[in-house]
Amino acid sequence: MFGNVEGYGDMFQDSIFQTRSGSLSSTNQIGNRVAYKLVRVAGDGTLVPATDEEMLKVKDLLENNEPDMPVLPEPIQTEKYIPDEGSPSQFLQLENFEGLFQSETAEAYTENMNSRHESKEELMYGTQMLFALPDTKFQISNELPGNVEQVQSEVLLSEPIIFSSNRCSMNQSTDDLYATGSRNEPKEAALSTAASKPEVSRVAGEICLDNLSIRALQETFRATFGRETTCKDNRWLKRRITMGLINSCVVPTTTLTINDNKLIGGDQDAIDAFSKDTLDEERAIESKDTPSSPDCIKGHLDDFGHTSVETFVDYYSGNEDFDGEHRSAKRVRKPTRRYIVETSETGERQQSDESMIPSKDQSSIQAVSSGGGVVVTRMVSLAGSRIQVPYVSHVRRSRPRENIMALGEFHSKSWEVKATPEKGNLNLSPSQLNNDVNRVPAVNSAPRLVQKEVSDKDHLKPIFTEVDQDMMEPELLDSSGDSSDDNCVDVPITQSEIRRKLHRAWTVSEVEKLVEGVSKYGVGKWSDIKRLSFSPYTHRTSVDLKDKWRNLQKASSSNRMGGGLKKHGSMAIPSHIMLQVRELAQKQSPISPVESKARVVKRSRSRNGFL
DNA sequence: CTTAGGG
DNA sequence: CCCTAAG
Repeated sequence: MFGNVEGYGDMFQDSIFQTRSGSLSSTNQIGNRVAYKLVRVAGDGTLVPATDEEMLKVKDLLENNEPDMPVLPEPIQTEKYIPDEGSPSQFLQLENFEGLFQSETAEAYTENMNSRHESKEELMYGTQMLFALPDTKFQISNELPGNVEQVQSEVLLSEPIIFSSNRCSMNQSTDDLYATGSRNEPKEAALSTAASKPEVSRVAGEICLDNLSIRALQETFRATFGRETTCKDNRWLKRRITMGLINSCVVPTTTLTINDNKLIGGDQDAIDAFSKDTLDEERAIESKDTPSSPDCIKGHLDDFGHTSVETFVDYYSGNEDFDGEHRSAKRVRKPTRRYIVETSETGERQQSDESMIPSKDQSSIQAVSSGGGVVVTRMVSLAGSRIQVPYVSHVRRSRPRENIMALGEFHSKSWEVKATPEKGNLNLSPSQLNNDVNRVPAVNSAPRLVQKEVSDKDHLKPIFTEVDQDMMEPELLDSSGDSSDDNCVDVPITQSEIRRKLHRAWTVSEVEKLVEGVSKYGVGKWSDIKRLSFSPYTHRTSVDLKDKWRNLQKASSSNRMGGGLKKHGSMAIPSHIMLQVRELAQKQSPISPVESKARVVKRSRSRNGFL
């Protein structure tokens, strides 16, 4: 392990940061483990490094002390980066910090990852929180005996955590840390994007990157980050992948720190320098054409032509000393599909967990309490991490559909549950996802349903033709208050709605019609019933009829014996209908009577020699 | 495509 | 409602 570390350390022996780190280490107030980076969230969700002016504004804001600043200052939206939940692997790392922390922060990190947010939530206001993790496995507990005490006494909640050590491995690491703070040398800086939730898959399974070929590594990279890489540097790839998997990387160290919502240790120069760093770094990413590991670094523009944070991470982390080989990198969880269950009018939703494959602009909506108010944010995946950005809808929504309630409910109740942007969803274009409350028919995200609807009701056409056929039947109007919905695709379609047909409660008259149809055409003649009795009801398929009939039967039978086991949500079905149902059901499927009768007949026949 | 039945 | 297997 150390062999590796030292090997990486050698990489930096010649770097200009060596000197820098030397000078820095004299201060002992360096090597901050937590740094903050201010960025602005562009309209499309990309992160733009703050300009000098913005930095100034934020600084002012912070100095004016707005602890509960619920809404972010206008031109400057900030992004907060929250360290990932304590996944085992990460936890391991964090354990190494124990003893260095003696603050809420430390506790939050090492004991209860979940409390982290609250503990230092204020720190995140107006700043982008960057979380630094050691890029190597520091053996602090064993190797940093002397400094711990001192450090502890100095470290306060939000103050930088100090690392100082004479140990070789430690020095290298801190060197790297310092180096990341130096400007004009993007290769040494790293951003940490971390998620607010643990990525489940990390718990189980490990990837042994050692044995992977370059190609395999590239493939893994693609699987991890959702895009290709041309990098041939297997070391870079390994580290990058591992980092992506555990959401850890090192952070540029700057003199900008925040304590109790105030900037400390950061005079204007520092702030300016910081922002300058940021800009320089980004510029470097965009334009620098250096050799070494550059080809995998440069030019990772997102689909909007912006350099995304992911790019930052890619770039910087590529040069971080990162003992990926020994870190148990956990597998990326295979994309899972979200399965929405909507129940009757409430539009209640549930969802399974989501894909961890971080396609670039996966996003989902989430309500987040920020100080006083609740701010709607959406999740954006970056480099295997999840961050929240204020949600701004760029699309003008047309008339809300009934499912809008579901969305509201979602906001209010799914704090933890994240909306899941589709299965793997690598095939979704960012634009689609960005307008996550989109009206896009989502052609490739829900093949089955779309296909079905198209064939069923020719849904795509009615976009242009107004509601037509559906209108004749009066019942239809009241049965589906928004029947036009059915034909009007030009209505906001949330991800969930794409997958699942809108639930439409059966009306009494519908049921009556169904019963009538069954009695007329017989049970099982669903297509006939559909065609002859339900022609106006474009939204009831023969399968629906069948299902409903099944339910009716169930209800009628259980009604008889079980007593009043009626569903609360659904309207009570008139008993005379139930009676009809029962009769019809008995008539068409006289299981016990007919069967027994048939047997009797058989027997008698055989007895009579007919067989 | 239609049915039937499980999910 | 969704999904599939069978005719």
